[in-house]
Amino acid sequence: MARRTQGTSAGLDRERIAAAAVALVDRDGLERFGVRRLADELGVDPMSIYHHIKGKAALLDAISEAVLAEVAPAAHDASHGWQEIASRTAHAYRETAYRHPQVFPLLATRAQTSPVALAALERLVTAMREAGLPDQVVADAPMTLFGFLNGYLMAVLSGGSGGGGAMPAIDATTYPTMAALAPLQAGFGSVEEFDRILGTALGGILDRARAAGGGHDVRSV
Amino acid sequence: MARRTQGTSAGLDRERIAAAAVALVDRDGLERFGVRRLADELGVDPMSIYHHIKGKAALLDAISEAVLAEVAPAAHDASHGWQEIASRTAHAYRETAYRHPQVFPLLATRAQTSPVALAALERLVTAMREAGLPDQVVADAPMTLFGFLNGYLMAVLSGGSGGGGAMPAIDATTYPTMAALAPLQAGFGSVEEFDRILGTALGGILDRARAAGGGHDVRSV
DNA sequence: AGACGAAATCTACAACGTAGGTTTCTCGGT
DNA sequence: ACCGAGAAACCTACGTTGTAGATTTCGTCT
Repeated sequence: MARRTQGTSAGLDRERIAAAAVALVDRDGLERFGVRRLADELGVDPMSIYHHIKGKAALLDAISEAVLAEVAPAAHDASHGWQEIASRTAHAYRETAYRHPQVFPLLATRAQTSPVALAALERLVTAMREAGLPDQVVADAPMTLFGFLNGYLMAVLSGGSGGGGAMPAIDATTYPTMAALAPLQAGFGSVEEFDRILGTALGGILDRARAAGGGHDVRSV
Repeated sequence: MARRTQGTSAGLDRERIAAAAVALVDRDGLERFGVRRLADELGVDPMSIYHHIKGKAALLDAISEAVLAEVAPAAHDASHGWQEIASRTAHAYRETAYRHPQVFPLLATRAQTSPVALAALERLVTAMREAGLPDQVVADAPMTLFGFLNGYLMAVLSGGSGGGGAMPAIDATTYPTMAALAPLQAGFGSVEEFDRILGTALGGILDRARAAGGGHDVRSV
């Protein structure tokens, strides 16, 4: 119905396609996503898309790139310490993930080499180095931080888009300790939980830096 | 050719199917995996599989369950401290992941509720609690640890099954710090790297326990 | 022998990704 | 005002996928 009469330039370009693809995945999920459905959404023939994007794999790349670009860059302001930068970046990442839960698996799965991602990492490691952290600790930091972020967010977001917790009622007699701890896991997916775990990760980095006997100003914010 | 003549009981059951599925994914990858190919492999009609497993989703569940069962249970011996248990479990998990790199995305994506997984967690949290760590720290530990494990292993294993590093040559002029640190990321995917990052995570947990002023014996192995 | 439930199979369909060829629009040079 | 070139959109077609539904065959018990 909305399909263009043949030949008229429908104003298709990579950006418009990516935006529509993100919207479609947000709505119907990754499983249901496909070239044909996307074409329908755009009111366009499936094959038209191939003139701008090479194939489905490239389409998925475009989606994750577009979503990643939404991550608010953590204050370019260099006056913040590395922990501040790391925390801001992590929270921005989390918020974007929550905004596009269905897309997130793509982010966690694909190696991110886009300029935005690299620029963010560069800012972080630079700040860490200036704070005097040992080089090896700084070199490991991106993997440590984003490994944790991706794994944690994946776990949290896999629990259905609805709202029900993902914990499937633990049997108290066979797993007594876990059952006893269950109440403390009430805020599953909450910012508070995120902050606690993020704090643990950053604390671990700081701790390792101290142990390795880094530069001058290892302690403090 | 290997196809059974119709009707003979081919001795199909959930276990045999899962084993063949794992082998198939190991060989051809997740993308190429499908019900029909699996049926071919088993010398069986595609529809036969549906008599033992409800659909493709359930098939993927069976795969990840089978692989997870391979994880060597960390010494049931209760004489070890929680850090020992955590470390052993993490290494066993890593080894299984490396044995089935193509399957791993399934493990990281799906919420694990199988008895083996829960039993392992129960052992860990029990040991942590006995060591006197604060309840909230213990409650967060599984997410912290497995979040990190899944995220890190996902990143490492996504770099093609071959052996080439995943780092795509960083431009030294636009990202000077990262370029300077590149040599220190040489052993990408190595046990040493894994140990460093695992140590950071465990250190973070210990640190947080100390800060929260836990029970009696917070310090030490 | 005959009946019954479980297991394996056959048939069929809608949806998918995309290669190859054809039509139509846009636009600069004359 | 015309034309030719190149890009953008489209149509057709093929092989493959997941799986619903009906059908056949087997092993087992009476």
